[in-house]
Amino acid sequence: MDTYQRILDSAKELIYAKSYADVGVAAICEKAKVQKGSFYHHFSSKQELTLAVIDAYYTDLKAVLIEQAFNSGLPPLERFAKFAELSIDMQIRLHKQTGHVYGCPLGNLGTEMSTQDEAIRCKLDGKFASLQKLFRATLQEAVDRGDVKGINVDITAQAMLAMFEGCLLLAKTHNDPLILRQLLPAAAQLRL
Amino acid sequence: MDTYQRILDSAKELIYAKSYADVGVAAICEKAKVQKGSFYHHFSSKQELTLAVIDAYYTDLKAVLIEQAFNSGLPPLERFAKFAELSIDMQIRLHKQTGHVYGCPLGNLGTEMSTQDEAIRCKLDGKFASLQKLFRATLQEAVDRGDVKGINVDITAQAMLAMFEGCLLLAKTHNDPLILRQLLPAAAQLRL
DNA sequence: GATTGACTTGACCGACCGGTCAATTATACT
DNA sequence: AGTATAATTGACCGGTCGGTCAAGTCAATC
Repeated sequence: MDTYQRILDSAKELIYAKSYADVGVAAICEKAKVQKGSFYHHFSSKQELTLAVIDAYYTDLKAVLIEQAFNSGLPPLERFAKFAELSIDMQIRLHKQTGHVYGCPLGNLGTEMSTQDEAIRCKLDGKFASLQKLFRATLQEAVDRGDVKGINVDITAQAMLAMFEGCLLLAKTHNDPLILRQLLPAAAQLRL
Repeated sequence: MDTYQRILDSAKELIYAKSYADVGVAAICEKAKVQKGSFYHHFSSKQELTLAVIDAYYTDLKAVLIEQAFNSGLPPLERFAKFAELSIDMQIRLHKQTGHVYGCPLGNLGTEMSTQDEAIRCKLDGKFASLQKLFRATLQEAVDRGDVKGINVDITAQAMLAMFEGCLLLAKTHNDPLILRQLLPAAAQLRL
């Protein structure tokens, strides 16, 4: 694996486990087995690296969760339940490995950085918009099939996203992924 | 106002506006017009100050939002809508003043610190538990009055809290408090 | 009026922060 | 083989981090 990728992967892990501010460039370099000067050959700043990390988070999200839930061939409404299950399993697995609930990598960064760095906030906002669009299209598919009626797909999609994020926040602060077993399926069944 | 209170108030403002990691002890001292040595006479560490800040956040929450919504004399279910309205107004006011959506002071710290500082996580978890307890008691009152039936007051209370937090997170990352106008009332109407 | 203890001052500490840079090595093209 | 360029090294920069400390001020008590 090349240097660029090692830096990116190290930053993804460290920032997800801690936070933007708590992870220094030196720590990223150490984990990536790269010297600082080499880091700044591949990234012009910590901010630029973080923008790439956010893209990578979303790419992973698509590859792991979205692919298995939303391209699964399941009926549209069941895809949300599948998405919830996969999210729960992942948080439980991380908790077993690390002793902590990490929550959502996008939500974590959004909370920490939105008032501090406009470029990072915009990038995160775009990812949330993409997720919301996916949710909306899935809900619309359910409406078109006649699986559900009388819902506002836009608002429902946004509310589901909000509740997913809020559940992860509560689980993180409670350091207990098991509360997601009740909460995330409820989020998946939101209809507005 | 005495020194202790000036330090506490300055820390409350700065940490809410930025984050734990982005606010140094020196910045708090400067805002409070206090020397560093004096700071460490009143607080043994930045962590201890933060624990006091969390208590102060919850005290403010009770004085401002909870008092006006949950001790308002309104019917129980309408108190949630009132709580939502007050939260929206506060975020809109802050946005006008600062250009940013600050979100929830407890949720912000929970996201940033839960994997990093166990004492802070526990204190925050206790505050969320108190809020959840208040929500649950209010829902139970509604059930007892016959305003609603067939709901699980425990899960509904937790889900409402999660959705409130998630909505604030989305509004913050979107830097737009107006999306709360649709989302928070929906959170207030959650029934599980 | 002397003593005491809470409070304040401001300089200071080592560690770490994000970022720079000249020098060196490795790679690829002519 | 020669050369240009990409990549890497590791020392270095000023600044800030949380925290310490000796010295001094102040008000209350005896």
